[in-house]
Amino acid sequence: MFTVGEFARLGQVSKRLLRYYDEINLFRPDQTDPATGYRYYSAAQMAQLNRILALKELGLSLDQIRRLLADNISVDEMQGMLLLKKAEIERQMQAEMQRIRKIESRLLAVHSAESASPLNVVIKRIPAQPVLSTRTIVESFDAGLEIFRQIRTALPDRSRYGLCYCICHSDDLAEQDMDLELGCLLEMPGHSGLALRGGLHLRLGELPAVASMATIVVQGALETIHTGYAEIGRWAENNHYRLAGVPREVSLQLPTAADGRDLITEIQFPVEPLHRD
Amino acid sequence: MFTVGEFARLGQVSKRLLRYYDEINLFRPDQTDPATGYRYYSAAQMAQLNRILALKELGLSLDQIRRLLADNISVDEMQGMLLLKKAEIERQMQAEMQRIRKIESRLLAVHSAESASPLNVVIKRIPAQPVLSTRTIVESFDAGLEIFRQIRTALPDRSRYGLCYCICHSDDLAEQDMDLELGCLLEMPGHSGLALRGGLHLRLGELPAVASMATIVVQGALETIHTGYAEIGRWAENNHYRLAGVPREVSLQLPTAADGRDLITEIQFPVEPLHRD
DNA sequence: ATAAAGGTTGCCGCAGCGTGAAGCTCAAGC
DNA sequence: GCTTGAGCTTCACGCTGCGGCAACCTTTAT
Repeated sequence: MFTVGEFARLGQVSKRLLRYYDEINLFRPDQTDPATGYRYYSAAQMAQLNRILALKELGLSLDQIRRLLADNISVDEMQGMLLLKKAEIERQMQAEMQRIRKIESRLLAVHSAESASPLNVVIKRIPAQPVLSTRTIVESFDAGLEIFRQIRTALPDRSRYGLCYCICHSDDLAEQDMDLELGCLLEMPGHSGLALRGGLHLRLGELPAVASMATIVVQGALETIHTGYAEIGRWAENNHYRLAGVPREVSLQLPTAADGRDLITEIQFPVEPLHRD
Repeated sequence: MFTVGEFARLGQVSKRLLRYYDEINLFRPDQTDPATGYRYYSAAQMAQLNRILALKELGLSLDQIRRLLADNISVDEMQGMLLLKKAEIERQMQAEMQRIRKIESRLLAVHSAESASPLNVVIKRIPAQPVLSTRTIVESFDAGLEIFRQIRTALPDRSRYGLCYCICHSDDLAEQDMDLELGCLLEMPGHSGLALRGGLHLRLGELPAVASMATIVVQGALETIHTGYAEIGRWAENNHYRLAGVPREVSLQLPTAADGRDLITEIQFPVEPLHRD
């Protein structure tokens, strides 16, 4: 028989840990003096302790170990738990690989002067969203902004009408005569169409939900928005995603300056992981 | 300007998180009403928040992110932190690979009926250890046990003299006329040699420290001890270790039965990782 | 005017795995 | 018989990153 101290020395654990394991009912001393509470461990228990330590090394939680030790456990159950744990570690390694990729991608980006104005892609899940919108062909970017202003003027109520958004339905590179869907998000239901001055008509519609949307926030007008798209493209490539759908631009802040310098836009691009498991 | 609730919705984080980040000085609202404490976030801050979220995805702690955002940070420092983090993740992945290997090794072992009497290898760091020992050639295993008993009889003081140990200096497979070093660990210093009955003499010595010792506890006499060695060998192979030194046997419990059935021995085998990094 | 949202601070909890300290009792060697 | 080291119990805390709730205050819409 060994006392806690001796047993702890031999087993290379702390006394505290032995008491703790006793307390949580994981590993109890062979005998406990009922009068003094002294714990006495048998030599044979060293094998048991080592078993616990070995299982802990596998990454099992003390709770799982307790169940494994319950000795009414079958070989199959044991195997099941191990396989489960293995799968879990493998998942975790996948996630870590992702992180490594992201870090590497960022290490590349650090050099390309981006540290001044860092663009950061974040994945979001976007729910379906009722909107009020119109679709029209505009000749320039500024004409689009002008329509945003009209919408805002017609719908000043912030509690009912949310942010303005824009979807470009024409091929992306055309900078003239773009086919745009312009509108604003609806915060509250129960609204129908509305005519704007200038012959445009806002119709009730719904933006579909997107499970995984790569988003980025850019500050500035046309030029910067393009770099935002480029950044999302780079990001997707580096992180093994695929662009999968029609991007949206949500305007967080409409410009006050004429040149749109203080426009703040969130670009949203649906993506999918390349190797889904 | 957005209130916490709006900003939280747009950024897909909880209000609680925004308040928390404010509290820990990581991300503060653009303005705070001094009278009411209301937080107001600007649209431009969404980019900042996204940056924080992106860095969090990399696995950086909020503390590290705060330092990265301190904006007196240079590109080099940024790169340094990222490389550091990457190295850390890689270390972690190494560890997880090890765990996977251990689990796989155990999955193999589960089937070979070991679940009844599981042998569990644990790595320990063993410090240098003063001993009192004798070296002699014995004709059988039992003769060795008999010497243990003599030693114990000569040194009954548990507080000064610790466990008995044995090191086999002859080639391992010889079961007859083994060249054994037999002795007991010294718990307290200040002791010199001692003669035993039977012409043996205990000399003061020291077992060297071993940085990484694979240990296993076996219960039983010669036969079981051999399976213990076999198990350590298997374990080393499965876990990419190499046997590296002279093994010791430390007797946790000397037998009372004649056949040594209740002998409990800890086998200690120095090992080294095969691919050290 | 009033009620419903939505804001604020502050404190507790949790999850996992223990470590540390205070205050008391016990065993053992002289 | 006394000291001393070792055991005992119990309470606390630490780490991270928030979540949740209570109690109270503002703003906004009706």
